[in-house]
Amino acid sequence: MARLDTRQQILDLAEDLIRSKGYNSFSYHEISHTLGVKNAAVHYHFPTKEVLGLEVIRSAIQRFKDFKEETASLSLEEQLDAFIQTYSINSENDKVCLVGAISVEFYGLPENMTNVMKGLTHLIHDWATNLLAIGKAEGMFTFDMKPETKATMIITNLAAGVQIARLMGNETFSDLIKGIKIDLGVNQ
Amino acid sequence: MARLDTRQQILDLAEDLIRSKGYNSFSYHEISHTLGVKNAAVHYHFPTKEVLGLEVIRSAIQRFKDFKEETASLSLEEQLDAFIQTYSINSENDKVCLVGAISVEFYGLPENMTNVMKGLTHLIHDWATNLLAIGKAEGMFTFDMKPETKATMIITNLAAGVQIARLMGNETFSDLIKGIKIDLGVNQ
DNA sequence: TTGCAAACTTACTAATTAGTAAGTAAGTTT
DNA sequence: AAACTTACTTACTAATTAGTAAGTTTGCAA
Repeated sequence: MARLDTRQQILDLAEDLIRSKGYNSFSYHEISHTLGVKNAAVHYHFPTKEVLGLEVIRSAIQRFKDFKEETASLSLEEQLDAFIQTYSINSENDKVCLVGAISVEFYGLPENMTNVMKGLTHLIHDWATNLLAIGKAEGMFTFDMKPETKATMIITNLAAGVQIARLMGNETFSDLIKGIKIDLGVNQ
Repeated sequence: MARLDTRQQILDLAEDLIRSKGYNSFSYHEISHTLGVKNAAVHYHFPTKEVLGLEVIRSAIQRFKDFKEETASLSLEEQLDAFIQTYSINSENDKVCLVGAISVEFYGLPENMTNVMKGLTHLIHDWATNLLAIGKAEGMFTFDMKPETKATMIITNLAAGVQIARLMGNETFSDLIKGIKIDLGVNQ
């Protein structure tokens, strides 16, 4: 029974490791040793490290699509809060987001991985842009720029926010969230 | 004559590699091969990879101190522009900043490196906080939060801005700069 | 000119890396 | 019951990794 979800455990651990130390900082041995299986078992499920890396990104894409669907019926402010909260959880768990992890190692990664990652990044950015555009039109958010620019600003705040929290502490991140909301005019 | 600056060439290349692919994505062989020296020559100047990594960070600290001194006599807006420009150059050269590079690989790096990096991060953050505090007091910048919060916001915009530019293109970064200035009230 | 130190090269080593080929045990299908 | 598939293990390999010990060359100082 532990057997059947070995694949999923490998996938989850790989994502954890990518977002803790980076793709080139962990080995198949670390995964197999941690999960109590043999090195070849990891290769059985994911023949190459590139395949494993790709699957991590693909599952993150699916997760974001699920997030979109699950939050679609919420108010814009609740949607934004749900999005921000995923980063707060990252910050508490000392994990950076995939966008940051992949982009920093960009030129040390298989091109396939960076290409698939571009898809996820645009998916997130498009979603945020749309949210902000509607929110601005409805007078819910206030900002004096294109919604895509504001989307970039918020995403970069969050992505590097969890990174800098590793160097300056978690209060830096929670403080940052307040700043984002102030600039959007959604503070109360 | 090439001999005498081998140490500096190694240091410069190491920083380039850290900021292109990450610390754990390059080897002493890559450095020695690129510079046309032998592997042991790199070890002669930097006995261990940790020492090399530390020296890269220490030289970045010195560079930032120099930047502070050199720009101290400029106006606040010019100082801010000079700071932003270093990131624009990074973006054009497809290089992330050290803060981003080190923080993403955080748990895969020697503790010595991350500790020294905390120093650089606070140095930059303190400088930006001070700049924004004075600028706000003088009515040059407009924002409705603590200057340290605004400093975090701008630094995270820039740090992740160069990262996301790798995935979404350089226009994303130049667009972001406009957004930062709009929110500071320094657009014209 | 001898001595010495800086800046290397030559020639290694031990550990770690991703990856593979061949076997096996447990279930599932026919 | 036989054949087949899934999910592994055992036992490797070739390449790469950081790191070292023992030379060698070059310029400079005493």
